[in-house]
Amino acid sequence: MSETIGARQAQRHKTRRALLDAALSLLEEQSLGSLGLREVTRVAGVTPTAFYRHFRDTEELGIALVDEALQSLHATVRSTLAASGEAAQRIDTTVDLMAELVREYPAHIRFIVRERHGGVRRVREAVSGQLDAFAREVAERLGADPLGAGWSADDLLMLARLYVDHMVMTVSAYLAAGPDDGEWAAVTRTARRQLRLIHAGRLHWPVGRARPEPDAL
Amino acid sequence: MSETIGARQAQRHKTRRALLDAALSLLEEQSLGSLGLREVTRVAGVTPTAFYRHFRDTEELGIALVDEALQSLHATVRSTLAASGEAAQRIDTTVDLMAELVREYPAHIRFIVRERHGGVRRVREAVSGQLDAFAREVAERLGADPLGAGWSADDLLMLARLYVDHMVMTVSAYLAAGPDDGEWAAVTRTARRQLRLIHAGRLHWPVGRARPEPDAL
DNA sequence: CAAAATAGGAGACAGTTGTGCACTGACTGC
DNA sequence: GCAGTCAGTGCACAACTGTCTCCTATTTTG
Repeated sequence: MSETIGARQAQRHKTRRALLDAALSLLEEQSLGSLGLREVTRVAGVTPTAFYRHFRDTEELGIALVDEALQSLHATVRSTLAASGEAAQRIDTTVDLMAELVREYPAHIRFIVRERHGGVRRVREAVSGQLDAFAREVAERLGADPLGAGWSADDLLMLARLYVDHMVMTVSAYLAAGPDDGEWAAVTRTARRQLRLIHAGRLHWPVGRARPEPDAL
Repeated sequence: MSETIGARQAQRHKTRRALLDAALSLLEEQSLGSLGLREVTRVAGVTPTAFYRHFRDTEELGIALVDEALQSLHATVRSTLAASGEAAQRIDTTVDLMAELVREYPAHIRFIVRERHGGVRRVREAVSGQLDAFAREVAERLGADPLGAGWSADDLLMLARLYVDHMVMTVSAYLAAGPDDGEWAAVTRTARRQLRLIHAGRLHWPVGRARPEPDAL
């Protein structure tokens, strides 16, 4: 019924995936700049020339990986942030989500964290761009929250950036911790309390001014 | 009189510096993992063989760079953090210090930020280790502050980590901003306000204790 | 002042890299 | 059902890499 599949495109997509997966696994122990085209094809089980049918060079492959990683991540995080409830609960849920993401897509997340400040300009810019867009979205959501009433757009973005950066630091900490250790639990504890502290600051912002809050302390 | 430097050691030290500087300049546009031994010696103006007289491989050179970068940075930051005064003023001074560091040692700082999550394990661990030690020192200082009275050691470290991570994010933002732009000023503004917000949270910590939430779920 | 020490250089080695070219064989639209 | 498309192969090439062994020139030392 649907001609959308096509045995040809199926094969094409399959080797493309093989290339992406090969790169992803190799990138667990090196960075994109040192990733060789041949190296990738060797692991993927295809010849070097086949690589060119999909990507001009490893840089372009990297950009594809950025899109892939941040797209799925974006969707997941967005749906979770949309949940409402009490602040403390939302903080816990968010941190748990980070942990789950790291457990489920370690390679993707490691790649993003690594290449965010990595040596390949265009990939770095791609990551920064997506993270900026994400921060803007978070800012918008913060503005919709009753707590964000009266905040300037600038302040909202400032806070959103803090949250996003903290998110990256947290997933990075999870990655550094072995999955078995109690180190993992320590990361959770620290991340939660840091978010609670930031939240406390948020309740008393701007610093000098009194908040329209029924004496929250 | 003969205990002076010695012409031989002087020459040795000179080419060692040349190697480090060459690497540092090359690392502005790539990461350590892709840094070639020959590449470094070419820029340094020596032969590949001379490299071995100083470092076993580029990894070892990287570790030397970590020490060099974080040692001077550590000293500078420590002296500035030691200054006392009003909180708002100290925040401004700290952020100004970050800006100054980036302006003065851009290559060193870029290297640290990049290799913190980079592809070379031992270098990554070296950076993390130094940053952890730095965080512990900050925690100790926070504990000495009257504001830190009554905080658990765990909470102090949690806050110190937040500060150190924020510091790294800030210098990274400065690096990404062109030195001429008004972007630079924007980074300063954002960093200051983020620190003020964290400071506000610090004043109201711990959060939930003996404090009735308005409408718990 | 001669002999030992040593920072650095010359050249060569095998291995790897990215990329071009001609080719094959399966799929697909007409 | 046939001709064209195209994903993937095989092979070759020059360039580059890390590392080896010898060699040179200058400093140090007894």
